[in-house]
Amino acid sequence: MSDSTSFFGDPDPIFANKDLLRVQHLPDKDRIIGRDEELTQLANAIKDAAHGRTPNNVLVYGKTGTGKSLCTKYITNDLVSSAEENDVSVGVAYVDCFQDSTETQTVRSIADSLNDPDETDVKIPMSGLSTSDYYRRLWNILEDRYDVGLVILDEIDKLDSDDVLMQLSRAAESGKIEDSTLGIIGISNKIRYKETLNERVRSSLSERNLVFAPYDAKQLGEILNSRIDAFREGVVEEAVIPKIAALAAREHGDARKAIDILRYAGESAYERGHETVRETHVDEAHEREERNRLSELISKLPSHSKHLLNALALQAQQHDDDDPEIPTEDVYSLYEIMCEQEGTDPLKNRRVRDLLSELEFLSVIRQQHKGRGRGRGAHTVNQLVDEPELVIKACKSA
DNA sequence: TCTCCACAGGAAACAACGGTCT
DNA sequence: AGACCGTTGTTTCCTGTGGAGA
Repeated sequence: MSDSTSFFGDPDPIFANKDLLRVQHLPDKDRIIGRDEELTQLANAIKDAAHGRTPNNVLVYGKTGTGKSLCTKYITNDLVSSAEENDVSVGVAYVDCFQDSTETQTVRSIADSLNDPDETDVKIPMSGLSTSDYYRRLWNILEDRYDVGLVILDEIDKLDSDDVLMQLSRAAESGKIEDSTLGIIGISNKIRYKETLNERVRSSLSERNLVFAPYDAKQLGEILNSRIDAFREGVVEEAVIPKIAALAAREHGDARKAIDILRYAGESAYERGHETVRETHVDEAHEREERNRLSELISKLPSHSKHLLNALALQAQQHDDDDPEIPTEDVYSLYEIMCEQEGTDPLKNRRVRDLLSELEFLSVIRQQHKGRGRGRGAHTVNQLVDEPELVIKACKSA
């Protein structure tokens, strides 16, 4: 599986084990860097679970790439094994709430990851059940298999209602489960997330709060160094890692992005046939990391959103101004023409307004509301965030 | 300072879909 | 087989409002 040999079977001159630079890669404990205190706090908060008692519910905050999910996964793994020594069975369910954002999807996902059909004789179908059915099955599974259930809700702020949180936090007191107990670890990158919750849920969910600060340059450097085994020995020049670390610390403190840049730098060196990864490759890699984000984002957009974006970009390009403001009605009429040419039915105005505000949410465009005076109504103008040429190119290639 | 209306955007309803349950 | 479920994408309906011009 590793990319250590090239297409032609020759050994890769740059990478020894590229997997170490994949985001999904879960490092060993000695590779988790600069998070000792957070790990300890987290462990303290949930340690009761190891003895079969109800753990504290925890809210973990911190920007992206600060190691929240990583540490949570690590510590819960650890908990499961130390609980085993006490003859306590702990089940951990990890849910990415960005993917499973509705109440039903979340319960389903939790039930599914705690379940073992052979053991419980319960099936968790992908769909078709009512929400309450999924809950019923989840409670059964919990009672059947575990003393303690730990639910990790990653990107908890993406949840579209508090209902799951309500149900989960009240499961024991409302008698839904009797022999088992349940703990929740919520992970969010919005520091104000707690304020959006209703009072009941808030108090029970945030018994403990933890904040992960962005990594500083020193820690980023250590993190990158710990992945140096991804490269062949001596391939990465000395200045490279400090440079990436400084860059990433200045901009965001995001370890994930820093690792991406390191990988891109390696790829740059490889493509140019250089034998070592140099500082110049870092600059290229940095640019590449940014450009990739845009085209990746656009390629994942539904086709009508792409058409709209394309229409907006074309109009921005024709405009004399540098950063022109295009009214929604203009975008819409060009979009209609483009759909006609393609032979697809255009969406109605109302829907288009929704799609445009989604694009704004994704920071691909900027919107501004303006009034037009007596008898002329109010309207919205749209601006591109990136260069029109870049956007058009990305729309075409996608 | 006040007026006025086209558009923004919330709410609800609908349709299609892919699934389960009895 | 037919009732039922949740999700997604869309349309229809409707109210609230920004701000240029009177």
